[in-house]
Amino acid sequence: MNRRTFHRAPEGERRQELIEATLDCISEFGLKGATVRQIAIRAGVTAGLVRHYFDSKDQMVAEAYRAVIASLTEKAKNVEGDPATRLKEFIAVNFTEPVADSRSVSLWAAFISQVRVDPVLAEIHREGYLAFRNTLQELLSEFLAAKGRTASADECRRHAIAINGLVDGLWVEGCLAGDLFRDGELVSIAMASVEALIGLPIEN
Amino acid sequence: MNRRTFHRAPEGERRQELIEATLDCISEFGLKGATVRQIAIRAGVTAGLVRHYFDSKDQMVAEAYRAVIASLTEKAKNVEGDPATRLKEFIAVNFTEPVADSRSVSLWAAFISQVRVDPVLAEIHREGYLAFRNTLQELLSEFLAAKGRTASADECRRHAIAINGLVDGLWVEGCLAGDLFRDGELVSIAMASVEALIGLPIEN
DNA sequence: GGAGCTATTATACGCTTGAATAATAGCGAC
DNA sequence: GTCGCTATTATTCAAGCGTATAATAGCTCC
Repeated sequence: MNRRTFHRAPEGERRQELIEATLDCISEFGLKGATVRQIAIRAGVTAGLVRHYFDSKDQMVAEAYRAVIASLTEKAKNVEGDPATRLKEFIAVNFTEPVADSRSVSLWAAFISQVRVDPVLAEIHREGYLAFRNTLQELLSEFLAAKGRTASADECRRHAIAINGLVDGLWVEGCLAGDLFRDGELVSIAMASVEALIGLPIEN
Repeated sequence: MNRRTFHRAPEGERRQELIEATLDCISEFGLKGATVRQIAIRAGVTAGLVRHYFDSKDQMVAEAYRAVIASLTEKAKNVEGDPATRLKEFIAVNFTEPVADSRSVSLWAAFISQVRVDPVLAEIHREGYLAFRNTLQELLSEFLAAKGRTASADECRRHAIAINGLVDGLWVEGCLAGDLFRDGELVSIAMASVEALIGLPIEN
């Protein structure tokens, strides 16, 4: 009866590994296939450990969702430069890895489908969506101001909603069936569309 | 030991009921919660019957997905009138029940999340997406022609991709968090955005 | 280098799952 | 009516689920 050897992971690290393993399993096998045992295997530990770090599997999954939302929005937020560059980058980032990736959209969809079922996930979604849209709205407002075009808050809001929808939709379709599009086609369409939507070229 | 009474359903009807029950369960409890037993309860039969109509639960779920795709696209196809009216209706229909409904998007997302996992679902998705986009592209082409504007096939394709993304994205966000938008706001944004994208007003 | 703490393993439990099988009852044909 | 077909029910099964508990071994500290 040889007990397998292991090492005690440093503070917080194992938690992170478990969350990452959870996401791997969800993207590969779906929410159904992301069982405690499968997740443990992926993380290289035994199943019992999950309950040492999380109150329940559901709680772990919820935290994993937070991680997804964070990864989808953080890249977009940390863009620097003048307003035009930032707006351009904000859009482009959604069509570049790691955001533009079938794993990302698969995770996103898996959680979205649970939003109606699970109030905890619904709240996480809501926060994430609003954060994303508000960032975009602010970016847009600054861009228009820099271009010397006055735009009411409501106008910015409507533009932000439209662009957000456009980017989300193209992102989903691109990730799900990337082979239906030519290289760089989506980002090119997205950029041209945004220019059409706001009626201005996005140049530096 | 009283055996419960039942009636033998006419040709194909029971099948349809089972598929509908499957969709109900997926939208209410998620793919995980859509168990054979739960589906049977919803359909008012016992669990064993499922395997009388389908080779496996997975096969039933795949057929249910076909039904979802069909319901999402059929409303959009059967629009009549002049090109402008048809284009307008095609877009509007996505923001009107039953398409614009949290159940619809919940189902859509549940299946999307499995597209990476299950090749059968992937193929169904692909077909559905292409059918939708091609319909839109054709509609667009006719509309532009009626307006006397020449547009290359490639131009139409790019417009169709953009509009499809826009509509999809707005549809998802609207269904998931409808309370974030005012009444009729989304369809109004969608319509204005499409006009901006193609650079023409959509009027009869 | 031994003691103490706790992260980790190992095992077991009760429940649900999808599926297989056998018994039964609805219903059309005659 | 009742016979025969099969749609439907009822029951059972093995596998896998999330969770609970107890034993163990890796580290830190002295």
